[in-house]
Order: sequence, then structure tokens, then C-alpha cells
Amino acid sequence: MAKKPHRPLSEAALQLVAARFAVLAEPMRLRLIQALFDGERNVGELVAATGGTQANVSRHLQTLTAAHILARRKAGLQVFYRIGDPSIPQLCDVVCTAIERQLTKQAGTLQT
Amino acid sequence: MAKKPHRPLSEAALQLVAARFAVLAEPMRLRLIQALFDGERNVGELVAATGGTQANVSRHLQTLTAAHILARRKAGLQVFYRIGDPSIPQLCDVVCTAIERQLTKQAGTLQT
DNA sequence: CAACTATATACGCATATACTCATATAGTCT
DNA sequence: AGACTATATGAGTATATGCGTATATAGTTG
Repeated sequence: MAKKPHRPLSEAALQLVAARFAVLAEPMRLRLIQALFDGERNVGELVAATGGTQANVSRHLQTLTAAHILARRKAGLQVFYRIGDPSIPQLCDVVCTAIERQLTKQAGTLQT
Repeated sequence: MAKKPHRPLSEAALQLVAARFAVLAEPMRLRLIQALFDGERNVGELVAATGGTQANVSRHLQTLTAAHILARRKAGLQVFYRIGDPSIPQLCDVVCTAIERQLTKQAGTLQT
């Protein structure tokens, strides 16, 4: 499979992509994702790890789960979340690399 | 250089990443990016290609440029924009693939 | 069943941002 | 300089969304 040509996305597809980016556009949600890189955790642990309120963490977890970025597993009273989309680490890596490159280039641009 | 361990991002880095995702979270901006996959275009062409108003397109172009996603080149009265961040096509590809996978899996989940 | 715990949700407020309309700026041509 | 064109920006409005507080739901244990 070679490199795909840029077939233009439909309007519906564009909105899906935009919605996905929007879900990833909140620092608290990124903190949650980050906290789940090492494996699944329950809500209480995530509240502790992120320093957010229980209500807020719960809401963000719902948002992430609705976007199929996280997956849920209930075990008695507790609910365990984990990263359910394998592209997420890759995505974060691409963005982080791009940001680092920009900061480096920007630093270089300042001198000369 | 092997696969990076998940070193936790600093709070500042998280906000940068979130901001970058936020810039990509608008359908009109995605349309603009898409319209620039084939090469640079001036504002008038982008207005025509996206169907937006001149003012709105101009503002979104500014947002994308401020985020270092697009680059500007002035030529007389016209301003030409192009994709200035090589990670953008990659990013879009990762997201599109993930969405397609989800839709496929979802379709399969509905039966049985 | 009653008390308790873990998680989810309803409501209200504050803020951010996308859009439109009107106008300003920058560059060109006569 | 003055008219004209391409792009950018300011102001105002409508909508969306994140957060805190309080409460509801689901599950457990005595």
C-alpha cells in the first residue's frame, strides 16, 4: 500500500475529524490520557493523579469514552478506564515532536 | 533512537499540545488545510475553495499561521498560504485511519 | 433493608470562540 | 495623489464548553 493521494474528505468526515481533535484539546483530558499510558486505572486513582475534582474527572472520562478514545470496565463499585484507541500514543507523539521542532526552529530564528 | 518512554509532559507542554489540537478542531480550518495539500494558494482562492466569507477565512488563516501550521508569503497585493508544518499530513492521516477503524469496528459490533 | 462507597449527572455561571458586518490597511495602477 | 483591489481587523452577538456545588445512581456490606 503506497502513500494515499489526498482524496478530499466529505463534510461529515471533516466534522468527525474536528470533533476528535476537539476532544484532545483539553489539558485535563490529556492529563487523563497520560495517566493511562501505563495501564488501566479507576476513577479514584485518576482523580488523585490529575488533581481534579471527582465530578470533573468523571465528566472528562465520559467525553473521552464517548469518543472511543478510552474504554471502560466496571468491577464492582469501581470503574476502570484504559486507552482504547491504539492511535492515541502515536498521535501524541506526532504532536509532541512537531512542537519540539517548532520550538527549536523558533529558538534558532531568534539569533542571526 | 528507540521508542521513547512515556515521560510525563509538564503542565506547560500539556497546554501547548492542547492548544495545537484546538487549532485543528474546526471544520473550516481543516477545509483550509485540505485545500492546501496540493500546494500554496492565495486567500481569494481559499475563499472560493471553502465557500466561507473573506473575513472568516482570513481569521482562520491567521489562527493557523500563528500556530505555525501554515506559512505566509506575500506577493504584491496577494498573500499565499501553504502548509508549513510537515507533521500535518501525517497527523490527519493518523486521525482519519483511527476514525475509519472505529466506524468499521462499530459496524461489526452491531451484528452479533 | 439501611448505611456506606464509588461513580455519574443536573444545574448554573463564567469564559472562550466562531461568525457576520463594517471598516481599516497595504499594495497596485493610471 | 486618487481610485481600485486583496487582505486584515474591530465590534458585537450567539453558542459552546469547562468548572464547582449539590445530588442522583449503582453496587457493596452489615
